[in-house]
Amino acid sequence: MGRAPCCDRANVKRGPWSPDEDMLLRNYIQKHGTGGNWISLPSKAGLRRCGKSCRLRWLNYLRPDIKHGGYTEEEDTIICTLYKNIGSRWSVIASHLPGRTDNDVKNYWNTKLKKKMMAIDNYQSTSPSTTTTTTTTTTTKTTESLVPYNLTTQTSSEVSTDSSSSAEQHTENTNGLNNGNYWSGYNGDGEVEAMLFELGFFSDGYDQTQDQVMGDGGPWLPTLTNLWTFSDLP
DNA sequence: AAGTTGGTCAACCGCAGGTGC
DNA sequence: CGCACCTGCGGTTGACCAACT
Repeated sequence: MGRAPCCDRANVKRGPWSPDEDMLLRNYIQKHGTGGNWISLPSKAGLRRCGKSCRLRWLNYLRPDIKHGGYTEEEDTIICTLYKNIGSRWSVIASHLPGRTDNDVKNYWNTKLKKKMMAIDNYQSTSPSTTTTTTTTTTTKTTESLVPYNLTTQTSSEVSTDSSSSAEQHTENTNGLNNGNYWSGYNGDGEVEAMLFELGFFSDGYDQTQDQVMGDGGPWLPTLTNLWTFSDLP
């Protein structure tokens, strides 16, 4: 016997949400919150929807702080960097992009960024001048291996050169975007932030002892200081 | 103008993990 | 400990629209 469905599919509405349904859900949550129970929320809010559907609609669309579209190059870079290092953990990636949802990031990756990354990979594999790797030091961060030219980046000496234990695992090709294994040990949110710090994402610092970004305390948006940009592609 | 193709994105599905009893 | 319930997550689907033929 299979798992019981979360709701009676015959008696719930499916498909696109109407403005009226949006209003009902928004009004209810603004007045009462979710109450920690999505299953009972639809009936309380006067909606003929599955609780999961309500949750999804709220989280991905109705929440007041949601941003849609208009991804910045910084956000592109963060997404690609994290994807390369932690894979398709969209909720983790989205948690580092204020106002973005996992669904939004996932869609954006699948429809746009994935193609850009493939274009980069293709260009790198066909361009003999782009095979350079870092050989002078095992801890220097560089973008040489990723972006063939016109880098909008700091020199390798300007970026993080600390000798954390993780950094010692470097052998070559230390750019996070192009190293599928190096950061594999970084899994938790704090570790992701540490990873981004290592890659030079923070202009104002990351306190590894406190496991937090040094800043104003709000949702952080890292300032890119040493990363390539897609506009540099041919 | 009509049909086809491809891109985008909201929404659904099923599973895994957490929690309370 | 085992079970049931609930939430959260990632993968996938399908409707819609614009560009193209």
